[in-house]
Amino acid sequence: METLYNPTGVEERWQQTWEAEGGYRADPEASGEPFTIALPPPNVTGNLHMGHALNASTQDVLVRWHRMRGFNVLWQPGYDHASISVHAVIERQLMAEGTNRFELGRKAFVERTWRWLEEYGGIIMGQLRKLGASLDYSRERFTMDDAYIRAVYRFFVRLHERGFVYRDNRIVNWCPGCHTSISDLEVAYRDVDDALTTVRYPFEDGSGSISIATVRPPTVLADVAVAVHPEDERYRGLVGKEAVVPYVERRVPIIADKRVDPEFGTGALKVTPGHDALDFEIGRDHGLPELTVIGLDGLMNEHAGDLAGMTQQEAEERILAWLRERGQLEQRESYRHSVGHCDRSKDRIEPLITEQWYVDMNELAAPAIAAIRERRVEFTPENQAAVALDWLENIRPWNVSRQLWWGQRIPAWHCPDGHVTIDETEPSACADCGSTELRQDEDVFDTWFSSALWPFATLGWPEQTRELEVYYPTDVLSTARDIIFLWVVRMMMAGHELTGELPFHDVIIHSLVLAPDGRRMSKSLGTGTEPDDVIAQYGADATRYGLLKMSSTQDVRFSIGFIEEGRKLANKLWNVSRLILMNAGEARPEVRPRDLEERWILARLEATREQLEVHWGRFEFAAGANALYRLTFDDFCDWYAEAIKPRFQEDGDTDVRSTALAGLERLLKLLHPVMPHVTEEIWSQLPDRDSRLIVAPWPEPDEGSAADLHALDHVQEAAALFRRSGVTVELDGHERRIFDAVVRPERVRADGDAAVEIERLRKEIARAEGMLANERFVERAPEDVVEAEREKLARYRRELEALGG
RNA sequence: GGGCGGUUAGCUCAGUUGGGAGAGCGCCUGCCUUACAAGCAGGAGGUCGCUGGUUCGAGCCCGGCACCGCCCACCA
Repeated sequence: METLYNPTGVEERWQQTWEAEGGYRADPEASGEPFTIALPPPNVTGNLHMGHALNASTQDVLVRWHRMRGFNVLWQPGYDHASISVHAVIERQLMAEGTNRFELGRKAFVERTWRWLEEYGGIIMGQLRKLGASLDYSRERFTMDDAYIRAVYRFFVRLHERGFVYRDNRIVNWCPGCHTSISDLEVAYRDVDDALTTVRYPFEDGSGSISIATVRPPTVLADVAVAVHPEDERYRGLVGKEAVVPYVERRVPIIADKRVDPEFGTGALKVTPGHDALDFEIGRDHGLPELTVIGLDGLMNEHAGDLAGMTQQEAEERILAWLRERGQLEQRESYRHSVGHCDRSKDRIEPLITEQWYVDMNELAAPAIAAIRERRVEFTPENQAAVALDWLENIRPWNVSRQLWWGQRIPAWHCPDGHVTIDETEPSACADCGSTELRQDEDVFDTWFSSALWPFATLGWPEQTRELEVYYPTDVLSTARDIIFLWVVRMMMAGHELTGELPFHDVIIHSLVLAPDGRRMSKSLGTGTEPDDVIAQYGADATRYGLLKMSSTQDVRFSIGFIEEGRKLANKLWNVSRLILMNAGEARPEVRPRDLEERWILARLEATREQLEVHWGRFEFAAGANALYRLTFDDFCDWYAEAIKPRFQEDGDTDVRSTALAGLERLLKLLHPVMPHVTEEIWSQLPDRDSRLIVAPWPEPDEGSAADLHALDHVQEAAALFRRSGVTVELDGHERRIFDAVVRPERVRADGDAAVEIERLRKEIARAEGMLANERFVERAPEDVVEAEREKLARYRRELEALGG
């Protein structure tokens, strides 16, 4: 007999029904207190990975729970244009075709990108639908929508008006592969095996030489100084002298700077402001020139003399040969060190000096710092707040320009005289000189510049829309730890600056889903598990449940066991509903408890409802899911359903049927935020259904039944004792009936060992007596703890007596 | 170099003001029980990383150590 719950088809049917019937739609004119979550916009090119699925599952619990509680809910979907990621994709294609974006040209490149996205992009919303995520898909937004770009421009102009925007030639992380600068946060450091070369720099006056270690001999050509630590005894007296840079034979000063680490290499540093971030800082502070010998393409440039045009590798060989010939190559040893790589293309970062747009962040950071300190924005887990604060308190200028074509082009126009006009729309003439020969800046914004506006730009800002009025500020932001700096705090800063309000109250930092072997889930490592595959095999409900169970810790290894647990739960629920529905007859859902077991299950449902209010409210998703599992299995199925089953044989007992239907109804409601599909499917089979579970009201508090819990807990313990020892405990009439119904003594082993139980009870009694005899315990422990201990002691004694011990 | 987190059953993980060590999976035993064998009933399995301390009492609080992971940082 096929009696397993099969989610295939069922889930898709409900997803379509809910969306078609408007169950996901947000209406700003609807009643109820607003509850808003902006989904972190996934990359438009991306595929749903396990982290997305986990994050969507937790958010959907909150969203569905609030919807049932009568809130006016908006869960806002959309995509991020992911400037640099998209470039990587399109440029790979072009490379395969034997061309590149520069040959193609900007206009054609952007057009091609749009076409490609129309065909292959934007698949994640479909994947989220399959997960049952109740986003308002009719409100999908894209950071490249015209309206959104207007918001981005408004942001930039506003920052300009506030005097925070400036251009500067600074050293940046240049990715030769992507041909753009990238931010410090997009640089990933990895250990690389290099060679450490010690080079002798002769003094200009012929009085000797100083040796310097470097991993990049080609940058010698751009050296402008030699630096030593001011307190380094070895080099005392050298400061002020001049050294001769090898190969180019340039005279450079020897300077003192305390940023030089005397422990490293020889303790002397070649200062190369054009090709090293630290050297750049030292160079600026000492007023040194900034030479570059490596171009944006990674090759030796025109300043490299006879090495111009060579790869760095070739240049290095030539320089080493030169040094060897003159005896200035002192040592060469293998050396492992950490080197920055582009997060996207994996190319080795080339520190280069280029002109970029910067935003000074100091004034923007202050309100965000205050908000976190004053807990107007709360992080879960709490300790992440300190991480965000630390970054904000040490905030640095934001390089917002990228030398890419896919993105919001910076709204700055240059005239031939070098003036720059910044405006939200293309100006007709230069604001400084009136020239009409204007050329728009070539750069686009950093992807995160537009993402920073997500919670309000999606609602229509800068227009004062009804949506903005009703749904903003949003309530919860749930995301991964790795974009706290890139995104979360920037939304706080942008939101406060532009709207005068913080964009959300709660920030949930969810756990990172690792592969089963503890490594990061990654397609390239072959360690990935696709949510699509899991959903196809186990169903969306089971997947959601499993992910919620995995959401409790900081990092968690993906474990299919949790998903299987979810499948078990869905199946159990399906089967117990069959039991009740098969026996329902003409009964209608109504609470008409006649026996204690019925009052007890109602009490358990109520107790779990209370628990869920706490768990969901505190974002304790794993605990909430677990409470539902216990409720369904232990309480509803193993106890309640088994207890009432015999009464289904009594034809005249409609009360038990009505109450069972009412209990099931309530159980479905509690489970719906976690397992929407199976619960809606069962709900639709209940008699007299005229509305969907998705919009059914969350159960009201039920004060009457809580008192019944206590008596039945006693029955449970009695039954457990009976199972262990085969010995019964004295019960009153009601308790006796439940006990008989549930324990079914005929199937319990009759040879229980009472001696073992007596032994256990004696130990417990001794322990409890010891505690209660301790004056300090009685005085200092909380009263309810002491009282609980007294009750336990009394119960143990009763049980021992019953056993004849 | 700075910061954060982790170490509990064979595996993946819970353990909320310090007070009888838990779940799921796996394993063992017995059951095709008229909702469910993706099930039911029972069972075995843990010096809670190590080590000092505080306490009447420590998985939980404090110190030290070991190993693992993550984040930040200008190591040439």
